[in-house]
Amino acid sequence: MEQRNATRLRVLEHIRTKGAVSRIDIASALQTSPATVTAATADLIAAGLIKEIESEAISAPGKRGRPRVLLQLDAKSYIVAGLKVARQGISVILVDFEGSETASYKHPLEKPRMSPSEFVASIRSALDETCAQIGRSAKDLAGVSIGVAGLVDANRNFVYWSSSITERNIDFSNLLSRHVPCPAFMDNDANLVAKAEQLFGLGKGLKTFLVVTVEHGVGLGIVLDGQLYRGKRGCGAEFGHTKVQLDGALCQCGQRGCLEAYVGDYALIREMAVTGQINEAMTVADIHDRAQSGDQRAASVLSRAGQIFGLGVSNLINLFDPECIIVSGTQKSFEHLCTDKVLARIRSGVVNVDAALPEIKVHHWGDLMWAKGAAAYGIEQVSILKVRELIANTP
Amino acid sequence: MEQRNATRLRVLEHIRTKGAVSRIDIASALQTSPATVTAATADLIAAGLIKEIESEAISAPGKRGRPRVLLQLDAKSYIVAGLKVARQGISVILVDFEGSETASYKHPLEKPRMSPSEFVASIRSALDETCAQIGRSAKDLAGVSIGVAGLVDANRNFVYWSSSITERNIDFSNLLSRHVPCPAFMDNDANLVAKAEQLFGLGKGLKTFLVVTVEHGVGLGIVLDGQLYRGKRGCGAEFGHTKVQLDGALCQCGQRGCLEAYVGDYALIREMAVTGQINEAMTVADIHDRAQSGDQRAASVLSRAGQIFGLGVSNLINLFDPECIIVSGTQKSFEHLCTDKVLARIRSGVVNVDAALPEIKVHHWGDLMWAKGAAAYGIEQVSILKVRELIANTP
DNA sequence: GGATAATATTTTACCAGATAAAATAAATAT
DNA sequence: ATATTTATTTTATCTGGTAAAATATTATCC
Repeated sequence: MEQRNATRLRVLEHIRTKGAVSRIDIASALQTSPATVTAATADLIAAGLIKEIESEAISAPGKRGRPRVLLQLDAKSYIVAGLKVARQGISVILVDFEGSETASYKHPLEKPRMSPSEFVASIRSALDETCAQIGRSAKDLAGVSIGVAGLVDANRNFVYWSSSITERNIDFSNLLSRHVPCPAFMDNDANLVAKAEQLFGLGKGLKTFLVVTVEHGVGLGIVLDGQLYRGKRGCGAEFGHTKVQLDGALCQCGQRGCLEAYVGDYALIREMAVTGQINEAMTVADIHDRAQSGDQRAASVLSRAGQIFGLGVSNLINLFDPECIIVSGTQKSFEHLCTDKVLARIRSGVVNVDAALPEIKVHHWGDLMWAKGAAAYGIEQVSILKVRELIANTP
Repeated sequence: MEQRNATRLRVLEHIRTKGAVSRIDIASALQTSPATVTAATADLIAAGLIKEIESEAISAPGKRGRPRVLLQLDAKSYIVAGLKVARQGISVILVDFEGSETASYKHPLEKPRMSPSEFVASIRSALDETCAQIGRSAKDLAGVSIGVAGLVDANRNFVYWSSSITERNIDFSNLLSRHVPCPAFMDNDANLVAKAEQLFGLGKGLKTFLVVTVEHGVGLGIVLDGQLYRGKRGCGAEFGHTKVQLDGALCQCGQRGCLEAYVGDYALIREMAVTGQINEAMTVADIHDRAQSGDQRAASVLSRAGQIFGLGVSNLINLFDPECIIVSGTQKSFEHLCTDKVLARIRSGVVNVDAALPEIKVHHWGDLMWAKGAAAYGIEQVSILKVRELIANTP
């Protein structure tokens, strides 16, 4: 049964990445027989996960034979919520099964750090508020996925530590099942963005790639052979806290020399503060503006961040040798990390092989990147759930 | 058939890690049925890979029931050669199927860098020489495995670059099959040591661990979920060339700031040279001696290497979150990398989680570490080959 | 010392899941 | 209308694993 499950999911996954594809093409792409695909797609249709495209006669002009029937995700079948908890508030997005947004909402938070029960209560009310927008209730959701900054063991909804939560080592399974009326999943926010790149973004169809997220901190999601790699204790991929300098700059985490302490938003603002030219709420966008209008010090702050970032990325390539590295961020605020000089730094740090460097792709998401990431993970988890149910009910 | 293959190999692998184990125990350990184990072990016995232990009645005293029959590797069934090509010469070891040494030999090399055909010819004569010691010929070997320093794509015996070879990007498949009269495999030397740790060493039974090799350079083998991770192009795990300092010390590879340029043998000797107190052929052991007899400068050279090494290891833990890190070397010449201060540095660089730090194990091998590593890989590849043959011949 | 119980392994009958081959469906070309 | 081509479904098998029954081998109990 586990085997069958996996086959169904593989077919579903392939339909998702291809968008619309015929049974024959699935069979040849997955190196399996048409009979198996017929069986699998029949099940997936029964579960409401996919559907046949109505518009008949897609037969290529001048091509004989029975035309292929295209299959695609059944977008309207399920609604999934993605949440990202940040200090300013909770971003929520509702998406259909294809990942298209149907509603979004920003829930304010009184305090950036909450107890576990406050945390779950906030999630619940953010969820209710958003569902109300489309005249639905949280009960109607097929799943909810929650992204938090910090160290999370996603397999057991266990949070070692998060900047949003006052207590350490909390198992959220019970709290969530009590207070959220649908299946709920948690993970580290960078992992979720990696999931989004894999399902909908620049990682579509790739097997082995890394997603680096840049914003306040620097995060990493590792996808190896199509799977998110999480490490033994569920707390790997802490790229932002790899050390780039012995006893270097002080980081938020309390340690010294972390990459994040040179590249994260707060690090840049801290540097600008040293120059004395800082006002209350300076942002990285402001630093960009200054640099562009000729401020040498601002330019130098950005440039050094880029060099350190490039060093870090070259280390990732040296260790993982991935197909591709995707740099993802919400705004245009990380342009300084994608310059030719940064690329040169990366190149000069990667061990020299006569094979092309892994492609480095840049993805500028909008504000909802993190929430969309959570939604992507939610869609994947719901798929797994539905397939499991389906087979459990097949006698 | 592929599935059956995998089952056979899983059983064989379990027998190897346990040493001697009964069918029942295999079944429960691998979560499979006794019937399957009976079938698998029958096949493995037919292939000469395992055998039943003769000594009957191992029944525990006072325990009723039919006693278990223990199974173990059939040590005498196959001979495998492991080779390590270094600048001083080629180390060869012949092992039985359990990995026990039956002969070893050090083949001198006139020149440290050879053309591909010279390279293969040297391997052949080193092999012949060693086999002669036990009155055998290279034809009698079940497989030969060759380790080289450099960038190797093991899946296709392709060497991007190696310090032992004058040309780049050589596909050795044809050369090897023409000049070596038995199946031959190549890989990066650090990967091979990781294989040895997995099959015979401190990684026995572990799923996810890293092996750091220290000697002239610094190497890394990555084992994830029981498999060697090699990256997309087959050239990942270049730990020695991850950068620990922006525009830092010059490395053999021509780049700056590589970890190896602070930790490798040549880096220490270079540092000592700066102090002016160097003779022709100083070794790391000499530096240790001096440090122990109170030479502050020698102590400081070793201490800095340790700190940089610790920084690198903490980065590995932050990225991979493995079960365990094994530091492997040939001599006692890396004691300075295993001190309490180094451990403290590692600890101070790993992101703080309330879960135990991955265990850090130190493995002092003898001189033949690299060759034994190659042999381990050879044994694994021969196992795969034999199982494949077996099933191909089962009608 | 034979009956009984306990435990390991093998055998047998069967099940699950994938597939080859045949059948069917749906189009174009003649 | 008929033949041809291609896609999908159905059916009969094949593969690999497993539950249950059978068998093997021991200890323990009268």
